Amino acid sequence: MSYSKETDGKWQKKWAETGLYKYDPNAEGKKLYCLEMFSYPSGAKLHLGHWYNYSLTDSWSRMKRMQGYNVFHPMGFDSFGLPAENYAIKTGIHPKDSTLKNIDTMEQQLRAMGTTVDWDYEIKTCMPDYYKWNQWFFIELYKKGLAYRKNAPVNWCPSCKTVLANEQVVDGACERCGSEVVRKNMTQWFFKITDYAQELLDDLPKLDWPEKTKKLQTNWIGRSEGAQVALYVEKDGKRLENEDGTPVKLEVFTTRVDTFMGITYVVIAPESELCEKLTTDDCREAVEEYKKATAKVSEIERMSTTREKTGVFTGAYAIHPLNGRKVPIWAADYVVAGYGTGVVMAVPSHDERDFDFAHKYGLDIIRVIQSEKSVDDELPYCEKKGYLTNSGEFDGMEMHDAQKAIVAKLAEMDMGKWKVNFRLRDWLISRQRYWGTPIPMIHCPKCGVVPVPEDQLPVELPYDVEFTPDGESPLAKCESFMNCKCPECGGDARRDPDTMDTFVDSSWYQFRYCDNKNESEMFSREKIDKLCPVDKYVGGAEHACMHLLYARFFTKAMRDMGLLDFDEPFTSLVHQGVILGSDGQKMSKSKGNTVAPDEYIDKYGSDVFRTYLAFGFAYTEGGPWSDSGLQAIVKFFRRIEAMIPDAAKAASGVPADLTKDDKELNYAINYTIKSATNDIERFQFNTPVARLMELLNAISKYQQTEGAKPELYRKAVETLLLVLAPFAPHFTEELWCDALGNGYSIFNQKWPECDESALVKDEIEIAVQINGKVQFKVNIPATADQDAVEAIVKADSRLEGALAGRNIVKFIYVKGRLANIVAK
RNA sequence: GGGGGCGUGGCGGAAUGGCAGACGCAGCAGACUCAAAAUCUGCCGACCUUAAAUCGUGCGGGUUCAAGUCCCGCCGCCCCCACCA
Repeated sequence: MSYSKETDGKWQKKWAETGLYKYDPNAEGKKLYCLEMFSYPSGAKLHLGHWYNYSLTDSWSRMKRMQGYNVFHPMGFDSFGLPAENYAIKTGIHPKDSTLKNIDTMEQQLRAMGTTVDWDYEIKTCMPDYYKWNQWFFIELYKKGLAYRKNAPVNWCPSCKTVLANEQVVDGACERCGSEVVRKNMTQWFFKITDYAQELLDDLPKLDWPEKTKKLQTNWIGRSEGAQVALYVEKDGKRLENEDGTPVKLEVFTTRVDTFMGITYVVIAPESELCEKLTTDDCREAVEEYKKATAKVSEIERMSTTREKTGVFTGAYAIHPLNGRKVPIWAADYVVAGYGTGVVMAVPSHDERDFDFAHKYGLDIIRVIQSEKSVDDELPYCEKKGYLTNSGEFDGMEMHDAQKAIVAKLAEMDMGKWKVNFRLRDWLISRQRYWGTPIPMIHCPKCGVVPVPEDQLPVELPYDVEFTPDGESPLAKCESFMNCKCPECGGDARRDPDTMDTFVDSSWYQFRYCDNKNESEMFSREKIDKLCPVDKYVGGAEHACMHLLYARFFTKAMRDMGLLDFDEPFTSLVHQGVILGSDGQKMSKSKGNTVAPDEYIDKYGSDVFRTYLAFGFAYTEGGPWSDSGLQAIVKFFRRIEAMIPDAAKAASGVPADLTKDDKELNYAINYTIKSATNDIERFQFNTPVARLMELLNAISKYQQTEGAKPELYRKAVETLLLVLAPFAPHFTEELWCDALGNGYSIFNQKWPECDESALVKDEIEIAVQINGKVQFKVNIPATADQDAVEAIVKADSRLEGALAGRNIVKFIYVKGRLANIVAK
């Protein structure tokens, strides 16, 4: 019988019946928690990317199982989210119905893949038994002051009267109706991730994560050291004061406090509340006009330095605390409200953006830094070195000394201090959507914002809701949901109409797997202590800054609440690459370049497909899809099958006396074991398959030699099967158990170990180079030291010709590799 | 705009700073066959009739006995940027 998809079904059934992959917490072996990022059931089926991620991580965990680890390998579905809701709006099929149906299909497909997933630990985030704990944890964060409300902008379509996701905004217009999208402020919930900014940064070095991912997070957190300094404000000719009579301070953050004496204007983000307060009546109309215009521009565009800067004078002035200079306050959209204080001090002489802006609007430019004393550089001069000028008492100081002096002086006046600022912003979690976890908060006219009491959780998401967009959050229109009693005063109150960002679900699911049926706790401390943190986490690199940062934040917050006792959720992380369409473009239905795995599984079986995915790509790189290599795997399998009848004739073993041919095969066996084990360990899957093909070639060659020993032949074939097993579990199980008559199951066998003595060769060939260029090759004893090799090389008749009259200056021998002669 | 990555034969891709192109696909030639398919064997970076030599990892510099690999500067392509998950 040759391998086909029937083989898959046969063994999947047996594995299930015998519970081969059931996780037993008390089993022998070191615990190993292997996790892939769970999938979002938006499409009806698993796509190629899922296969690439799940089948190969499964191969990795199969090797670890065979190596004796007690592997925990669960799977679930990230099943709340926007696409199901959009699909519902389009088709009228309820998100719950479509989602649960998709999950069923995807479970079937995952089973057909033949993974080691233990389905007893499955989770689905859209079910109340899961999202109840989102709500519980939200309230815990609220109690700790880590969840709070504030105003924040949303994308708003004035025609659909609905909030839009970034992806629903195409070129500044609503994707449904084409109306121009504006930004609008709403009161929304935030999680205070910024409280953990420093720790999130500090713990990165100890993680076994790709360096690029750590770099991305480092830049995303964006720590910068500088100073927060203040200016006074003059409006309508008077010093602006607070209600208590103290002067209003305009706070700005700067990393270049040495240029403080060069301020010629101040810029404020137009949408900030302070801008409203500063604007004079004369200028109000112009500022309002400007605010309307900037509301249409996205934040990414605003940050662009090539885009021509625009702005408008607010009518107010800032008063410099050290020299008393009166400088205009402008509103301009190159300042972002969410970063720092939303106000920037402008020093056009030493900042390119300020320089351009000052030039355009005819604002003053005063030089305060010189690269060398008395050298007037061309402006803007933005190098971070030099000496102060035009800065009064600070003139002549080196800029870093000047920074200290200026901050010290401002601190004395209570107008400045050193400050560390982060680019990271708090996590906005409110979504004005239906298909998500309801926010467990009640708004009482008397008591204000009140959390839902724990015994009333979960706040269930109602099924019958009108979710066509018509100006309100879908839940806001559901009266039976919205109306409730205030837990404090018992009076009539309303629920929060928003749902949570689905990233909340995925920030702690890795812990829920360990205790997925717990009804009284989010998870038990005992189970978490035993299984967590996750030892190996595998998923796409696109999550580097969001999911992976949020999950780290949750873990740290949970630790501080005593829910668990470690600092990081994912000890080791791997990103799989992206498989592109055969045209080299990202796969998408609209481009028509998608690859449907199901068709290939029907035709070739799961194992051919899995092994091809391993062999055809560099795992962490991915690349364009091509069918052509699949046939190579079919051929590879066939050649293995052809070896079985002869292998079945003898018992497996390594004979005591080895001939040259025996030694060669034994070398191939052990070299395969050694390199494949190393490569699989580090998630490199293409080279192990290549090594197995080499082993196959070596076995073929050996079979044709005279005096080939049947027991060694069988040993070689069995090694081939064992090392191939993680990639082709059904195929190898069939050959191992049924064709060779070994005991069930191949996955209960020990992973083969390398016999290092088989890798020791008596004689090796090395290259001889002169000045780095290969001249000829010599055979040397493997144990030869540098002196011995030098003697052999110097005695070689070819050396003189290669030297061509040059003298040997130095002789370098790199053990087992080559010799290099430096000659002049 | 900011951030991250990548660039090696016709193609997918190998290569702890140490003989570039493992393994495979495609191609070419041969064996088997009435024939084809399948299978097996050999060849397969460029230049060159062949051999030898030379050149060769996007381009230009540098470090080193030795650079695809490390450093600097370009060019090209791809990904991410907080309401897609």
